[in-house]
Amino acid sequence: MQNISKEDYLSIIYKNQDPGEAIKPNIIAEKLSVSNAAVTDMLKKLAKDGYVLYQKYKDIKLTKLGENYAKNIVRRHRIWEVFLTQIVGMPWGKVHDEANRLEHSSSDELINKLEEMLDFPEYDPHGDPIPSKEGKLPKLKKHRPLSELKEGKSAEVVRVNDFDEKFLVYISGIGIKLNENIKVVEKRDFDKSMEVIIKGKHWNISNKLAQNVFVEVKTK
Amino acid sequence: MQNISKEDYLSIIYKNQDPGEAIKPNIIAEKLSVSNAAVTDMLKKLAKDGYVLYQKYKDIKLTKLGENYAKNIVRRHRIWEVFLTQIVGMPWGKVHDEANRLEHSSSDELINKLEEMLDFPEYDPHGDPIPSKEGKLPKLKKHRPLSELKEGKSAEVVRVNDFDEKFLVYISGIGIKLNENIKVVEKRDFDKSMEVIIKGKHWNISNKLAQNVFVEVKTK
DNA sequence: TAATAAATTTAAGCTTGCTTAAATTATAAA
DNA sequence: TTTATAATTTAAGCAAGCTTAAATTTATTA
Repeated sequence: MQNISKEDYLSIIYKNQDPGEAIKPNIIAEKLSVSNAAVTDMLKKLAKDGYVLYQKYKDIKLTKLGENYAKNIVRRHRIWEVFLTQIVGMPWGKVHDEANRLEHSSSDELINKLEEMLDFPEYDPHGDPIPSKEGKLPKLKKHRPLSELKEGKSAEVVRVNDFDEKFLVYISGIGIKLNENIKVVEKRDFDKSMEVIIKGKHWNISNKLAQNVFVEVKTK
Repeated sequence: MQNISKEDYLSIIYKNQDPGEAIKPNIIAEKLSVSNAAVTDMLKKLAKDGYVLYQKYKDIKLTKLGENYAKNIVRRHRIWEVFLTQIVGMPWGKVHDEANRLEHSSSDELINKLEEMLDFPEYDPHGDPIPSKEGKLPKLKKHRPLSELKEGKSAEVVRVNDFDEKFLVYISGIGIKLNENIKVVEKRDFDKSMEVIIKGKHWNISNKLAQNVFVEVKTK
């Protein structure tokens, strides 16, 4: 294929395909910062090349070919993220953009070597699963948004959305990271914000923030 | 800038600027596998952007801006090559292509971290000098093509051209690598081929090959 | 259900980096 | 120094991936 743009489209479609409902051109346009017209254009090309099933005004679906391709890009991205975090020591907020570029420029051979060097990680630094060489995904951890955690309960961070660099920098600033424990002290109805305790410190966090941090209640 | 093609042009111009004579559009076209017309086109754009000095039919020269930019791309390329060889353990013949892609996709920050991790290498795996963050080059080793070495003399490999993957695979197959000793046993006038000894084994090598391996006579 | 709003597609056009073919200029050979 | 050859540039055109504006379809809401 050899094409950064097409890879970006496939990867976005893959990452946003909810089991329930299909992704809208709308969303793709927004995530890629292009016009809706550009998305229509590209979808036709991807359909012609056999990567997506597309009929106008209908749901968009990846073909098996498209899904495999997309999964491999996601794999590359996430392995680079682990590498950049663990080996290079790059700050959390910066790995996403760097990986976004590197994912298009590395051979499978290099990715496989990096994976080995990292001892076959199953999740990236944000808790997202890394597809194996064969396209297998590690089993999903049960998780739900922190925003749904009840007052008085505590849970462990298992995944965070990496949709925005500033968000990542901010949450790591208040101590949110994978496997960290968070306790909800108080929830406020009027704006759905909440007070939480992280490493003994109290913080006020917005509902928007809490919706992008996913936790698992540990029962021991 | 954010542009793979432009970076390729600048890098080629930089690497081929002989102190004596200036690089010809001709050569650029050949190295990049594009038409001469494409080169003319791009030179105009690079001139407009302030990276090269260009007047038609005249010599091409990099401006200070262009040279700095080019040097940084070369730096990225060579640091990736060291990384791929030393850390990833990728075979000699493959690192060039991989680095050719990665050089356009990595931030200066990442390159600096890799450089540190590699303990500030001065030369890449082919013996080419790596510009420092500040654009300084390590001092050049005195070297000349193996093809000029006289019968009966021996010398150490200090650099090889990395113009072709198959060439690299071949020479590493017969044991040619940096710091390896080579002795010329016999030179043949009619085709300028020569017989050499590398690690005790005899090999016949062509003049073309010998022109692309550079050696330094060690006097001890 | 009809009216309005939102999403999607079409159409026309732009820039980039290329191509081939023809014209021009430089270089080498006789 | 003329002539032939090689290098370079110009011209016209193409595909990719965008854009904006207008047209069409779908979704929402009164």
